[in-house]
Amino acid sequence: MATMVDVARIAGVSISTVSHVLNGTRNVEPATRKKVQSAIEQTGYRQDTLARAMRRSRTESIGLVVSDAGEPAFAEMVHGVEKAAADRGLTLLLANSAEDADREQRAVRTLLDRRVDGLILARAAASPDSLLAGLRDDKAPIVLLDRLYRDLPFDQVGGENRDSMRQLVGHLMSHGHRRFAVIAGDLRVPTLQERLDGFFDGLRDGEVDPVDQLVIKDPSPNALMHALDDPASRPTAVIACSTPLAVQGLTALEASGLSTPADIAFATFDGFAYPDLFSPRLTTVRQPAFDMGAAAVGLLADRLASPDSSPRTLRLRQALELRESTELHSIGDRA
Amino acid sequence: MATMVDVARIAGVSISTVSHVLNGTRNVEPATRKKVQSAIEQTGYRQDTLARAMRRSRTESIGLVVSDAGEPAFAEMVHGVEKAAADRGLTLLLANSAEDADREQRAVRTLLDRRVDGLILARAAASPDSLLAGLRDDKAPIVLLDRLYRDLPFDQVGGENRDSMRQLVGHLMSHGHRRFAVIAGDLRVPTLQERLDGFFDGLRDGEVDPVDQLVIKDPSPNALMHALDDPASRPTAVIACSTPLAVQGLTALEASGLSTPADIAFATFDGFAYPDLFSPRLTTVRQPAFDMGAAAVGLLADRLASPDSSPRTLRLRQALELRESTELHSIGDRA
DNA sequence: CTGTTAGCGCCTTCAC
DNA sequence: GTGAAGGCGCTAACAG
Repeated sequence: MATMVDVARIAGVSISTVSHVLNGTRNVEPATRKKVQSAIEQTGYRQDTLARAMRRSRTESIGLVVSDAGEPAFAEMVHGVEKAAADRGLTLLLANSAEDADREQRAVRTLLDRRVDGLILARAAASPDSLLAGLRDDKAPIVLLDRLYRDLPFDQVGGENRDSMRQLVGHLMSHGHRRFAVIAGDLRVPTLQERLDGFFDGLRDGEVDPVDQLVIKDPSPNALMHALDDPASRPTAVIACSTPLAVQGLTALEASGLSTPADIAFATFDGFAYPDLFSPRLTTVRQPAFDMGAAAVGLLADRLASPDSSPRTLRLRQALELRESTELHSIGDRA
Repeated sequence: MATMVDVARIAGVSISTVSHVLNGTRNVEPATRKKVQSAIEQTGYRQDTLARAMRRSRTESIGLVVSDAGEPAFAEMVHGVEKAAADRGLTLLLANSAEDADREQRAVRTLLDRRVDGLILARAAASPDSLLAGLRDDKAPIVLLDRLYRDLPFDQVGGENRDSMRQLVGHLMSHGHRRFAVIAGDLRVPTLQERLDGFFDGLRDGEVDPVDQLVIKDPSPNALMHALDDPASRPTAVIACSTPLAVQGLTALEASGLSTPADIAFATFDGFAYPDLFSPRLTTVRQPAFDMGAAAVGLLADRLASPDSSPRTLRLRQALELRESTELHSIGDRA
């Protein structure tokens, strides 16, 4: 592989001149520039990013850690991050944490060791506080994505989870629902806690008694299945607070022999790919995931540019996509 | 950040000793080792991967380029690659090509510039031959994943596409189907060409006339919709050769007001996440995607270890998952 | 406008 | 069993 020395020799200039034409970092006579450029062509020279990064202690790359880039919401975020990073000439290093604290820790370590200029992090559910504490020392700035933690001195990008759930509950109540099952999931995930908070907001709006409601945190479908047993006390609507939780919920419905929307209404957050091709077509609160990813890169780039500005938190609106799984108008009849 | 010099000074040894305890690359007195280790603890020293990589010209990392890590089959491959790479202590750098030749080219360039030790590549449909030609010069070995090209001097991992399609067609014929529509897609993608070849193999097995069959390469749903117009000449079974093509096919069915399996049978390759939760439940030829990813890492690691062994091609069996979309037994009646 | 030079942090021969 | 020293390829003073 040709190096700058080769190029310099062939062009008959010093290596510092080569470096400067390469980086446009100082004026150089058009004539010499030409010579250098043709020497570069001739040798097929390519800059050694490693040596360059080492010297400048900057890699022009950022890291992204998500729990699973294959899940629809995260996949979209990844796309958004990719796009925004590419637009800024940043290389993206991507790692999955598989929702596991250890793997997350390792991924962050690895990326930091590879000297990414900054890190975007959608924390795992069990992510220990120590993770972020350890990060604060590092000079690489962090942006928290999707899973936001109050009172943390980091830039953050998330969705308006609480408000979206409130709207969703309002919608369901307008269809006569008064008795819900919420598959809330692991409440250590702030996103999920926010959604649950929004649920109670919604109940309050409609002056519905929270005591009658079923909130499921258990990761197995059993709790829900049990609740579905008795047709008399059964909830009329199920709300799943994430894609994996929707899987859990649908599995329970299936096992209970219930169908949507005939027997019970169903709504979910985040949802599935191709929501109109398969049935039941699920009413879904969809994250502006692409934009969230892009925004995270924006915040990161801004912070790289001005490290001492105060941290910002962005909340993006989510879309309530109404589909047939909540569109049955017969609740009144059944009650 | 502490460097080896700091550690050496504190431990009262030379930096070469520090290097050797770090890498276990030569014997060192237990006593001195202890001193070095405690100096490391004390300073919080972390190895500088960049400097190390530059010196050794090895990064212990590999690159993976896929068209879209969000698509189910690729998502699984990514998981397989991640797992196998982690098991070998390799860092994974992931990039999406978005099925675009330019982005693919750039992704490959970027990863190579970052000095990955090797590259796993699921080529985009429009990937130019020049891409691989350019790569051959580079010393970083390449493994081709999923989309295999005959007669190329690279290690490759794919599925038994041709044979799987043949089995699928056999299954459908055993249910009475004689008239198919195959959504074949872009035949520059070898995977898709192989599947189409398998289709004709299957016809031959059943002595069915290929002339009566509809092969659709057009990426819009129109061609299929048109073919579905006339109930008399309509195919009785649709086969989609990939997930995006299944989307295209299902969209066409939807638009034509036909349903599966009542009006027409439907089968697909690769398929969707959670095939049992939504209807229609699609008969699917599923890639052993995770294993394919893991196998690719295996081949890459082997080649890294012995660069001059001759290239190997691995073909993994795929699973034919029968579901209700092909399980109607009434073809005879309708004919 | 251009060249010389001193490292960035590490690994690795070569000497002891 | 341990140290000294050169250099990987590059950038950024510092000179001219």
